[in-house]
Amino acid sequence: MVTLNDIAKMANVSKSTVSRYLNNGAVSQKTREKLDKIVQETGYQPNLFAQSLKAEKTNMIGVIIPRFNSPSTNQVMDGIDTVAHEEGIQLMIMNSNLDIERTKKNIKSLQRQRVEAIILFATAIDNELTEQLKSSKIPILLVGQELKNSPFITYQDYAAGQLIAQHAIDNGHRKLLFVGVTEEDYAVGVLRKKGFYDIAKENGATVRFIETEFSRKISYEKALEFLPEIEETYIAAATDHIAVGIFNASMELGIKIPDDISLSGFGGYSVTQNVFPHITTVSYPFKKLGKTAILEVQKLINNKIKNEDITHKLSVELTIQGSTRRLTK
Amino acid sequence: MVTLNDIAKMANVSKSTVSRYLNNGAVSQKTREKLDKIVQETGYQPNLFAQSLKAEKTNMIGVIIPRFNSPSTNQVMDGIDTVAHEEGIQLMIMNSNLDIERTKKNIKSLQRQRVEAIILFATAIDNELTEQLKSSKIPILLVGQELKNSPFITYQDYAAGQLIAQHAIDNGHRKLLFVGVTEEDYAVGVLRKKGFYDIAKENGATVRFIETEFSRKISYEKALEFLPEIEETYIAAATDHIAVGIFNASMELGIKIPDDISLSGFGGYSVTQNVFPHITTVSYPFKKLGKTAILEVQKLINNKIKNEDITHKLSVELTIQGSTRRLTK
DNA sequence: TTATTAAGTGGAACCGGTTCCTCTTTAGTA
DNA sequence: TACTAAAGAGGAACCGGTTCCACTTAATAA
Repeated sequence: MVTLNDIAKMANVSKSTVSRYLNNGAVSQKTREKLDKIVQETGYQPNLFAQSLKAEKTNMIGVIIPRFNSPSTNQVMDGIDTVAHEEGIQLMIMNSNLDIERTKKNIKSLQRQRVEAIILFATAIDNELTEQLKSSKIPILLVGQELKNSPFITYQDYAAGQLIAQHAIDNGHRKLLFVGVTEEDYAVGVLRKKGFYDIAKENGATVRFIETEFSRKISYEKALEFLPEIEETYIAAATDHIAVGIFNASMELGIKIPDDISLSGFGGYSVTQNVFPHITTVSYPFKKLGKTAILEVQKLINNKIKNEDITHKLSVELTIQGSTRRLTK
Repeated sequence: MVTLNDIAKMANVSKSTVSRYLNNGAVSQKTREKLDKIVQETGYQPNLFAQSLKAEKTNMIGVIIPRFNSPSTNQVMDGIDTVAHEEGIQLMIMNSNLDIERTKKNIKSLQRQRVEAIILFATAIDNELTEQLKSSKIPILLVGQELKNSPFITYQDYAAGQLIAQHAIDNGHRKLLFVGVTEEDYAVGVLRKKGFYDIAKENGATVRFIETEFSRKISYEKALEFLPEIEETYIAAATDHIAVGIFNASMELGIKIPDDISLSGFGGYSVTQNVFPHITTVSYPFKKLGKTAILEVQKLINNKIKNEDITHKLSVELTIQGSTRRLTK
């Protein structure tokens, strides 16, 4: 690989002249032309490591994603990337694969790479990870989950749960089934459920809970079990993928949606548009979250704002589609 | 940020001793204990840039993806990441956003970062990019497209087109519509179409072509236009997303699939499972492609294999589902 | 013509590590 | 006890850039 030193020797000038040529530009016409030619011919590219080492600045932001094939994450990434590209920031993307130990390793690895901040899509959070977040010298912004004393940006998951419950109530449903996930995931497993439950109870509805997993396939299999004996008239699935799994199972069992049962999800993934009827859901501002995250993280980097001041909860919106209907006694 | 030098001063030893402590280990028990404590307390992490600069090795592979929200790309990424994680390779992921100029910049940027190889998901390829690929000092492996004299890994797109056409023919269809994309995309726009066309012609079928875009929404709108006047009995969409767009439009127009028209896609995305009936498609081995790509690229890095020897075309498989049916006169 | 200033250039130090070489100290062997 | 070998530690060079400083040369003003 050709280096700045090589260029200098070829041109019979000093390193500093070449460096100046590449940057500021206090270089004579003659020297400039000579260097133009050599750089062109050799295809010289400055070593970013050497530059960053000296500059003590990398202009990189690390992003830890939970997995590659999550549609919501990818939309958030789209938002992050849009801003990063505009601002000339380099992203260092790592995959935790939903593994908390791998998440911890990723954080260390990003610190070694001297990224200026980390945007972390966390799912589960344990004590060790909390400790790692607190003691980090570089800002770590949590996304999609909230954590006390840490900067975070998430969605109004509690309100989302309320919205769906209110929708069910408004349509006359009083026997409700909530198909959720583990409480280890605070946003999805706890908040959505709690918002839903609170509104349901206020209105005197009964709520039954079933726990499943995020996977559409597993939810589908689970639904094949519980659907035949269902007594409720409304199913609130904790995510759109779970909703689609349940939808598929009901198609298979000959249960008509929304005639026999109303069904809704959370998220607003495009998949809710691909089934017929489309699935009622709560639309989440994924891309906006991504944009907000990277803008806020820049404030943290520049010390313009304190950690504790970043606690955004982005608002969500009910999207009523054909999978839910008014209960006609 | 605490450096090796800081540690050395705190411990009253030289840099080299600290370095040895961190690596080989020819260090006395006493010194070791002293350093253990200091490193622990300071949370010291070696600067990866400084290490790489000296080592002249980064252990990084660059990946240029076309966009973040492409399901097929994400599955390939999953494959790449799986192997990368096993082998302790760091991925540097960049997004070209389907922009050829941005692709070129990404390549330069990765070269400056001294990645050891690049895996490039290219869509369109122009002369300048071809030139950039040829003159690159580090290996660049093309994925999903083929290019003469460059290493590439792709799918058997021509065979995929043949498979679908044969399926249509076997089911008695003789009036076929192929809904494709621009020929700038060689794999999707040319090969699939050509494979389809060749088999159709061999069997005396008529083929009409319509060009659309990759987007489901645009395909949906286009389908709203052409579906009402359609005379063909079989529609082959060039991707599953396009197929879903057409499917949505036909639902809207009251056209029954497969009763009125048979419809198929290419890809094998999960979305084909979410509509009813499921959509017949050709399943592509996305994850396998990713794994193969990173394994092959390592061979290139180690000079174990020449550029020209990497020309894999992974085999594909017909997945017959409910959206296509035998034509009963 | 002489003094002043600006432009152009080279030398050296530095960023944070690794590694080779040399020197000292300690342990082991005869 | 004297000699040799191995272990432990420090110094310095190096990786590939950037930047400060000092010096030379040419251009401008007095």
